Amino acid sequence: MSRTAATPASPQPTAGALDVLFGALADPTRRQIVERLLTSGPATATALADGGPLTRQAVVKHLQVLEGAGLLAHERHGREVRYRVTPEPLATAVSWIVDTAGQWDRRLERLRKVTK
Amino acid sequence: MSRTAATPASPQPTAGALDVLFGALADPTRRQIVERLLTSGPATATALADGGPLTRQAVVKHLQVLEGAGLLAHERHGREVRYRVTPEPLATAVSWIVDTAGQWDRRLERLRKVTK
DNA sequence: CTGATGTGCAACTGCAGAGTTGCACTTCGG
DNA sequence: CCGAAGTGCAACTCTGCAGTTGCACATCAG
Repeated sequence: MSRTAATPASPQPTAGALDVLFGALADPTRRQIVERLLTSGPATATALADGGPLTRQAVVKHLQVLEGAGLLAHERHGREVRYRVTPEPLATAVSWIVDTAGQWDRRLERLRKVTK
Repeated sequence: MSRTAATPASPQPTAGALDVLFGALADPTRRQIVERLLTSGPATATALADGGPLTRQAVVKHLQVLEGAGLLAHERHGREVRYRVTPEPLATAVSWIVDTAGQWDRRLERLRKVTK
Protein backbone atom coordinates (compact mmCIF):
# COMPACT_ATOMS: atom_id res chain seq x y z
CA MET A 1 0.00 0.00 0.00
CA SER A 2 3.09 2.08 0.09
CA ARG A 3 2.43 4.01 3.24
CA THR A 4 4.68 7.07 3.47
CA ALA A 5 4.47 6.84 -0.27
CA ALA A 6 4.99 10.19 -1.75
CA THR A 7 2.33 12.86 -1.43
CA PRO A 8 3.55 13.61 -4.91
CA ALA A 9 2.46 17.06 -5.88
CA SER A 10 -0.20 18.90 -3.96
CA PRO A 11 -0.54 20.80 -0.70
CA GLN A 12 -1.61 17.71 1.20
CA PRO A 13 -1.81 18.72 4.85
CA THR A 14 0.42 15.94 6.15
CA ALA A 15 -2.39 13.42 6.25
CA GLY A 16 -2.28 13.53 10.03
CA ALA A 17 -4.28 16.72 9.88
CA LEU A 18 -7.00 14.90 7.99
CA ASP A 19 -6.91 12.09 10.52
CA VAL A 20 -7.45 14.37 13.45
CA LEU A 21 -9.93 16.52 11.55
CA PHE A 22 -12.19 13.74 10.31
CA GLY A 23 -11.75 12.04 13.64
CA ALA A 24 -13.00 15.12 15.45
CA LEU A 25 -16.00 15.36 13.15
CA ALA A 26 -16.81 11.67 13.50
CA ASP A 27 -18.33 12.14 16.95
CA PRO A 28 -21.92 13.42 17.04
CA THR A 29 -21.39 15.07 20.41
CA ARG A 30 -18.51 17.06 19.00
CA ARG A 31 -20.50 18.13 15.97
CA GLN A 32 -23.28 19.22 18.28
CA ILE A 33 -20.81 21.27 20.28
CA VAL A 34 -19.57 22.95 17.13
CA GLU A 35 -23.11 23.66 15.99
CA ARG A 36 -24.10 25.04 19.35
CA LEU A 37 -21.05 27.26 19.53
CA LEU A 38 -21.98 28.56 16.11
CA THR A 39 -25.61 29.26 16.83
CA SER A 40 -25.29 30.43 20.42
CA GLY A 41 -21.86 32.00 20.19
CA PRO A 42 -18.73 31.34 22.27
CA ALA A 43 -19.25 29.56 25.56
CA THR A 44 -17.43 27.90 28.43
CA ALA A 45 -17.14 24.19 29.07
CA THR A 46 -19.32 24.53 32.14
CA ALA A 47 -22.04 26.27 30.18
CA LEU A 48 -21.90 23.66 27.45
CA ALA A 49 -22.17 20.85 29.96
CA ASP A 50 -25.00 22.45 31.95
CA GLY A 51 -28.12 21.33 30.15
CA GLY A 52 -26.69 18.19 28.68
CA PRO A 53 -26.08 14.66 29.89
CA LEU A 54 -22.29 15.01 29.96
CA THR A 55 -19.93 15.93 32.73
CA ARG A 56 -17.98 19.12 32.41
CA GLN A 57 -14.80 17.07 32.14
CA ALA A 58 -16.20 15.06 29.28
CA VAL A 59 -17.09 18.27 27.48
CA VAL A 60 -13.62 19.62 28.17
CA LYS A 61 -12.08 16.59 26.51
CA HIS A 62 -14.24 17.05 23.45
CA LEU A 63 -13.30 20.70 23.32
CA GLN A 64 -9.63 19.75 23.46
CA VAL A 65 -10.06 17.30 20.62
CA LEU A 66 -11.82 19.93 18.54
CA GLU A 67 -9.16 22.47 19.36
CA GLY A 68 -6.49 19.94 18.46
CA ALA A 69 -8.13 19.66 15.07
CA GLY A 70 -7.99 23.42 14.71
CA LEU A 71 -11.76 23.77 14.76
CA LEU A 72 -11.85 25.68 18.05
CA ALA A 73 -9.86 28.31 19.87
CA HIS A 74 -10.09 29.43 23.47
CA GLU A 75 -9.42 32.63 25.38
CA ARG A 76 -9.44 33.37 29.08
CA HIS A 77 -11.64 36.00 30.60
CA GLY A 78 -10.87 36.13 34.28
CA ARG A 79 -11.68 32.73 35.65
CA GLU A 80 -13.63 31.71 32.58
CA VAL A 81 -12.38 30.05 29.40
CA ARG A 82 -14.51 30.76 26.38
CA TYR A 83 -14.34 28.60 23.26
CA ARG A 84 -15.20 29.79 19.77
CA VAL A 85 -15.30 28.09 16.39
CA THR A 86 -12.51 28.56 13.87
CA PRO A 87 -13.82 26.72 10.82
CA GLU A 88 -10.83 27.21 8.54
CA PRO A 89 -9.75 23.54 8.76
CA LEU A 90 -13.03 22.56 7.19
CA ALA A 91 -11.61 23.82 3.93
CA THR A 92 -8.94 21.13 4.23
CA ALA A 93 -11.57 18.44 4.51
CA VAL A 94 -13.49 19.79 1.56
CA SER A 95 -10.29 19.90 -0.47
CA TRP A 96 -9.60 16.24 0.07
CA ILE A 97 -13.17 15.32 -0.75
CA VAL A 98 -13.22 17.43 -3.86
CA ASP A 99 -9.90 16.04 -5.03
CA THR A 100 -11.11 12.52 -4.42
CA ALA A 101 -14.43 13.04 -6.12
CA GLY A 102 -12.50 14.68 -8.93
CA GLN A 103 -10.45 11.55 -9.50
CA TRP A 104 -13.67 9.61 -9.63
CA ASP A 105 -15.08 11.95 -12.24
CA ARG A 106 -11.96 11.64 -14.32
CA ARG A 107 -12.14 7.89 -14.05
CA LEU A 108 -15.77 7.92 -15.12
CA GLU A 109 -14.85 10.08 -18.07
CA ARG A 110 -12.14 7.67 -19.12
CA LEU A 111 -14.48 4.71 -18.85
CA ARG A 112 -17.12 6.50 -20.84
CA LYS A 113 -14.71 7.12 -23.68
CA VAL A 114 -13.52 3.54 -23.72
CA THR A 115 -16.78 1.66 -23.32
CA LYS A 116 -18.87 3.86 -25.52
CA MET B 1 -26.93 19.50 25.12
CA SER B 2 -30.32 18.21 24.14
CA ARG B 3 -29.22 15.19 22.16
CA THR B 4 -32.00 14.09 19.80
CA ALA B 5 -32.78 17.75 19.80
CA ALA B 6 -34.51 18.75 16.68
CA THR B 7 -32.75 18.65 13.32
CA PRO B 8 -35.11 21.50 12.63
CA ALA B 9 -35.56 21.79 8.93
CA SER B 10 -33.23 20.09 6.48
CA PRO B 11 -32.60 16.65 5.01
CA GLN B 12 -30.06 15.79 7.68
CA PRO B 13 -28.94 12.20 7.06
CA THR B 14 -29.80 10.86 10.50
CA ALA B 15 -26.52 11.97 12.03
CA GLY B 16 -25.48 8.35 12.30
CA ALA B 17 -24.59 8.46 8.66
CA LEU B 18 -22.21 11.32 9.35
CA ASP B 19 -20.72 9.40 12.25
CA VAL B 20 -19.94 6.39 10.15
CA LEU B 21 -18.89 8.48 7.17
CA PHE B 22 -16.47 10.77 8.97
CA GLY B 23 -15.32 7.81 11.00
CA ALA B 24 -14.47 5.92 7.85
CA LEU B 25 -12.56 8.87 6.46
CA ALA B 26 -10.69 9.43 9.71
CA ASP B 27 -8.34 6.52 9.08
CA PRO B 28 -5.41 7.19 6.75
CA THR B 29 -5.25 3.58 5.64
CA ARG B 30 -8.86 3.74 4.57
CA ARG B 31 -8.34 6.95 2.66
CA GLN B 32 -5.38 5.36 0.93
CA ILE B 33 -7.53 2.41 -0.04
CA VAL B 34 -10.14 4.73 -1.52
CA GLU B 35 -7.50 6.66 -3.42
CA ARG B 36 -5.91 3.53 -4.73
CA LEU B 37 -9.23 2.10 -5.83
CA LEU B 38 -9.85 5.33 -7.66
CA THR B 39 -6.51 5.55 -9.41
CA SER B 40 -5.96 1.85 -10.11
CA GLY B 41 -9.57 0.81 -10.51
CA PRO B 42 -11.55 -1.88 -8.69
CA ALA B 43 -9.53 -4.52 -6.87
CA THR B 44 -9.79 -7.43 -4.46
CA ALA B 45 -8.83 -7.43 -0.82
CA THR B 46 -5.96 -9.77 -1.56
CA ALA B 47 -4.61 -7.49 -4.24
CA LEU B 48 -4.90 -4.46 -1.98
CA ALA B 49 -3.08 -6.23 0.82
CA ASP B 50 -0.32 -7.58 -1.38
CA GLY B 51 2.23 -4.81 -1.49
CA GLY B 52 1.31 -3.25 1.81
CA PRO B 53 2.11 -3.93 5.45
CA LEU B 54 -1.38 -5.10 6.35
CA THR B 55 -2.89 -8.53 6.47
CA ARG B 56 -5.61 -9.39 4.03
CA GLN B 57 -8.02 -9.65 6.93
CA ALA B 58 -7.14 -6.19 8.14
CA VAL B 59 -7.79 -4.85 4.65
CA VAL B 60 -11.08 -6.72 4.54
CA LYS B 61 -12.18 -5.04 7.73
CA HIS B 62 -11.32 -1.63 6.34
CA LEU B 63 -13.22 -2.45 3.18
CA GLN B 64 -16.24 -3.42 5.25
CA VAL B 65 -16.08 -0.18 7.17
CA LEU B 66 -15.88 1.80 3.94
CA GLU B 67 -18.73 -0.17 2.47
CA GLY B 68 -20.74 0.39 5.63
CA ALA B 69 -20.26 4.09 5.06
CA GLY B 70 -21.54 3.71 1.52
CA LEU B 71 -18.21 4.65 0.01
CA LEU B 72 -17.60 1.22 -1.53
CA ALA B 73 -19.54 -1.55 -3.21
CA HIS B 74 -18.48 -5.09 -4.01
CA GLU B 75 -19.33 -7.66 -6.65
CA ARG B 76 -18.33 -11.26 -7.00
CA HIS B 77 -16.57 -12.60 -10.05
CA GLY B 78 -16.10 -16.28 -9.58
CA ARG B 79 -14.00 -16.71 -6.51
CA GLU B 80 -12.95 -13.09 -6.45
CA VAL B 81 -14.64 -10.14 -4.79
CA ARG B 82 -13.89 -6.83 -6.42
CA TYR B 83 -14.44 -3.54 -4.62
CA ARG B 84 -15.12 -0.24 -6.32
CA VAL B 85 -15.66 3.29 -5.06
CA THR B 86 -19.13 4.81 -4.82
CA PRO B 87 -18.41 8.37 -3.78
CA GLU B 88 -21.98 9.62 -3.49
CA PRO B 89 -21.88 9.78 0.34
CA LEU B 90 -19.12 12.35 0.09
CA ALA B 91 -21.81 14.81 -0.92
CA THR B 92 -23.37 14.26 2.50
CA ALA B 93 -20.16 15.21 4.22
CA VAL B 94 -19.76 18.29 2.09
CA SER B 95 -23.33 19.28 2.82
CA TRP B 96 -22.76 19.22 6.54
CA ILE B 97 -19.55 21.18 6.23
CA VAL B 98 -21.09 23.75 3.94
CA ASP B 99 -24.09 24.16 6.21
CA THR B 100 -21.82 24.55 9.22
CA ALA B 101 -19.52 26.99 7.52
CA GLY B 102 -22.61 28.79 6.35
CA GLN B 103 -23.77 29.31 9.91
CA TRP B 104 -20.37 30.72 10.68
CA ASP B 105 -20.61 33.14 7.80
CA ARG B 106 -24.02 34.27 8.93
CA ARG B 107 -22.69 34.74 12.43
CA LEU B 108 -19.79 36.77 11.12
CA GLU B 109 -22.21 38.90 9.19
CA ARG B 110 -24.31 39.53 12.26
CA LEU B 111 -21.28 40.46 14.32
CA ARG B 112 -20.10 42.79 11.61
CA LYS B 113 -23.40 44.63 11.62
CA VAL B 114 -23.50 44.92 15.38
CA THR B 115 -19.92 45.88 16.14
CA LYS B 116 -19.41 48.19 13.25
C1' DC C 1 -9.56 -35.35 -8.81
C1' DT C 2 -6.14 -32.37 -6.75
C1' DG C 3 -3.55 -28.65 -5.61
C1' DA C 4 -3.48 -23.73 -5.64
C1' DT C 5 -5.70 -19.41 -5.07
C1' DG C 6 -9.11 -16.55 -2.92
C1' DT C 7 -12.71 -15.74 0.71
C1' DG C 8 -15.23 -16.11 5.02
C1' DC C 9 -15.63 -16.73 9.94
C1' DA C 10 -14.25 -16.63 14.74
C1' DA C 11 -11.35 -16.05 18.66
C1' DC C 12 -7.82 -13.49 20.73
C1' DT C 13 -4.61 -9.54 22.02
C1' DG C 14 -3.43 -4.61 22.48
C1' DC C 15 -4.57 -0.07 22.79
C1' DA C 16 -6.84 4.25 22.44
C1' DG C 17 -11.07 6.86 23.23
C1' DA C 18 -15.10 8.30 26.12
C1' DG C 19 -16.66 9.19 30.40
C1' DT C 20 -16.40 9.40 35.41
C1' DT C 21 -14.75 10.81 40.04
C1' DG C 22 -11.97 13.26 43.34
C1' DC C 23 -9.24 16.92 44.58
C1' DA C 24 -6.34 21.12 44.21
C1' DC C 25 -5.95 25.75 42.34
C1' DT C 26 -7.59 30.39 40.79
C1' DT C 27 -10.69 34.16 40.60
C1' DC C 28 -14.77 36.92 41.57
C1' DG C 29 -18.36 39.01 44.78
C1' DG C 30 -19.75 40.53 49.16
C1' DC D 1 -11.15 37.64 54.13
C1' DC D 2 -14.22 33.93 52.85
C1' DG D 3 -17.28 31.33 50.26
C1' DA D 4 -18.79 30.30 45.66
C1' DA D 5 -18.03 29.55 40.90
C1' DG D 6 -14.98 27.96 37.23
C1' DT D 7 -10.87 25.40 35.76
C1' DG D 8 -7.11 22.06 35.68
C1' DC D 9 -4.97 17.67 36.59
C1' DA D 10 -4.70 12.74 37.37
C1' DA D 11 -6.26 8.14 38.07
C1' DC D 12 -9.54 4.80 37.00
C1' DT D 13 -13.10 1.89 34.41
C1' DC D 14 -15.21 0.34 30.17
C1' DT D 15 -15.95 -0.35 25.67
C1' DG D 16 -14.80 -0.64 20.92
C1' DC D 17 -11.61 -0.80 17.11
C1' DA D 18 -7.34 -2.36 14.67
C1' DG D 19 -4.82 -6.08 13.67
C1' DT D 20 -3.42 -10.88 13.95
C1' DT D 21 -3.77 -15.90 13.60
C1' DG D 22 -5.85 -20.24 12.47
C1' DC D 23 -8.86 -22.86 10.00
C1' DA D 24 -12.81 -24.07 7.01
C1' DC D 25 -15.07 -23.34 2.59
C1' DA D 26 -15.44 -22.25 -2.41
C1' DT D 27 -13.55 -22.00 -6.96
C1' DC D 28 -10.34 -22.28 -10.86
C1' DA D 29 -6.51 -24.69 -13.68
C1' DG D 30 -4.23 -28.81 -15.07
